Amino acid sequence: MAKQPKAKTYSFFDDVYDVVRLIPKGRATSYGAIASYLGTKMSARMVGWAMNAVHSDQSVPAHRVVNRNGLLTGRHHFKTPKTMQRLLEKEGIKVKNDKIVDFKTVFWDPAIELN
DNA sequence: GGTCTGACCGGCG
DNA sequence: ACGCCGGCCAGAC
Repeated sequence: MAKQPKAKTYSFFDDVYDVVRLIPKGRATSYGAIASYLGTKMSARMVGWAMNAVHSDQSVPAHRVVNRNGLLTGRHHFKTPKTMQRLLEKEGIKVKNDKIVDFKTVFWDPAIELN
């Protein structure tokens, strides 16, 4: 489980963190996919918000989470705008213009992979 | 305790 | 094809 700053009620934030941690190396998923897997597909924003709440937590590979276009929308929230891309490329994911190449190939859908 | 905002998504003009 | 708008929910002010 995710370490909760304020030991509060179990929220889907923790579920988000769990799913993100389960993303295999060299793969990436989208906020919407995670939201959908958690049952709140309409609230993909919350997934991004959850990331923002834990972007300082290194245990959560937030760099493997991008938007549905495979665009590294959250790269600016990392220490440096290039951190996200570098991490992805280090895992074998090619990034071009802040966008994942062959995203649908790299795409990892929790609803399917975790089934 | 009401209001604003946010790393999104899907639909419509 | 491109741009705008509404929705969804939790946290910060």
